[in-house]
Amino acid sequence: MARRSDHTQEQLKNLIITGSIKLITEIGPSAFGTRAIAKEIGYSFGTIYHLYGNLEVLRYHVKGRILDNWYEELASGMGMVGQQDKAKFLVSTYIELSEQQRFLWAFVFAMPSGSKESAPDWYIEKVENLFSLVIDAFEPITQDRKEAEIAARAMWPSIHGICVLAMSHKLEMVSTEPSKKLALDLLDIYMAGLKNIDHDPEMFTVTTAGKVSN
Amino acid sequence: MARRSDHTQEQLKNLIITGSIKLITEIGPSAFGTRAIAKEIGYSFGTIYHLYGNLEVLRYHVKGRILDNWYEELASGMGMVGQQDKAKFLVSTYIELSEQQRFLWAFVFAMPSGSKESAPDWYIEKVENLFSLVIDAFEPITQDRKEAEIAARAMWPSIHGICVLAMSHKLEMVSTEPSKKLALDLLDIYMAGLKNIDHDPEMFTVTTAGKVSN
DNA sequence: GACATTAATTAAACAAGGTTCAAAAAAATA
DNA sequence: TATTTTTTTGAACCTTGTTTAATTAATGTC
Repeated sequence: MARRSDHTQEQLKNLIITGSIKLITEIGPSAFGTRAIAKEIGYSFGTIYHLYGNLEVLRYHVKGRILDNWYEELASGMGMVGQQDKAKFLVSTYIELSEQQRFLWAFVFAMPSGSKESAPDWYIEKVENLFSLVIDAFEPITQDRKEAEIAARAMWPSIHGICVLAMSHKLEMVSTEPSKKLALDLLDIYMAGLKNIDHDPEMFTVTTAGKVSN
Repeated sequence: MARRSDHTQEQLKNLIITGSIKLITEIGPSAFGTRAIAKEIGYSFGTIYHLYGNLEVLRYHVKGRILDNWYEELASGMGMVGQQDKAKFLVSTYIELSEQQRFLWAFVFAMPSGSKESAPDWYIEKVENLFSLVIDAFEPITQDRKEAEIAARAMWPSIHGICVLAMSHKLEMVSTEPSKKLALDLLDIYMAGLKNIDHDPEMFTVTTAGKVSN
């Protein structure tokens, strides 16, 4: 049955994306395949190719939608906590996201399999938007946008790394400590260090005697 | 031709592993496939199944060999720097590894595709060995094994996260600062924070005024 | 050495999944 | 209504992991 007027092109695209997210959530990233998605939404896989060209393009659109959802979740949550608690909130929520939406998280951050070209600009923009949330969270603490950027640039990969290793069960080996505590402790210690080094990380060195100096 | 006396079973297993590493290094993780490996070593893919059962088993053996190589590289290097410089050395070298052996690094740390069972014990042990190198590196600084473990448990995921995001080009978006500097700065600030909080991270809180207190 | 037994090696065949493409069907247009 | 355009479909192809039965080499036995 061709061109059912059931859906406009936009509705159909949306259907494909939400169907993909449903499958990934319920079964895992491996469920993201042309035939499975087509079956899920009641169209043939040819329709997916007609609208998206290939799986890789669709993958970015699905990842983009997931990032959008996370952005809303994080941004709205951040609006509900005090200025000084935003960073802690963000770290907590990021960890929770990676645990509660395990499959989606794995899907979004799976390493590009082949040595493909880089992500499309509109997708990179979505990542940047999420990142600016992190900067926003640090700004009330550092009282300075540039400082907040430095903190964000250090803390985001760090928290992300905790999620990555937690997900592949590489953290449990060494401790039974939950990743959230690990992440919050790291945040505390990092912020304490930032204050100590006092706005000039450039001049900071550790001497061979192991003492802090500058 | 069956049972060539060209290679003993051990030699053949080694050949398969080194062949795999060669392919991954030169072409990328996607080159890790039964037919490609078989062609590389001059046997048929059936031989791989005979010796390893399936690709997943071989994958762990290849990853294990790569970890072994890294362990030697890191351990021997650590023996050549002063006690207080071991952590910095480790961080630097880890970053360099992830850049210079890009494909191997991606191969080892690729997220498990399906919701497969966890890694075999002998593989987990290899990861633990690498991790204890990290603890060793922090021990001269913290002067205490437990403290060193805490630092290692925080810094390893952090550095790892920097590599992960650097690899998927998500760091460049925000800064052109090389990951190595980012990582070393993080290490410095974290160590400064650790000293400041002074052996009791549990009691540490950030007040709503953003000042450090306990 | 001839024969039987065991082990290694191979590739045909199958399964699954991405992709191409030409035909079919519906909608839009004339 | 007839023609053109746009959707939709699924057969067919390709690649890749896996199973398996046949083939061949080594080993053991007499």
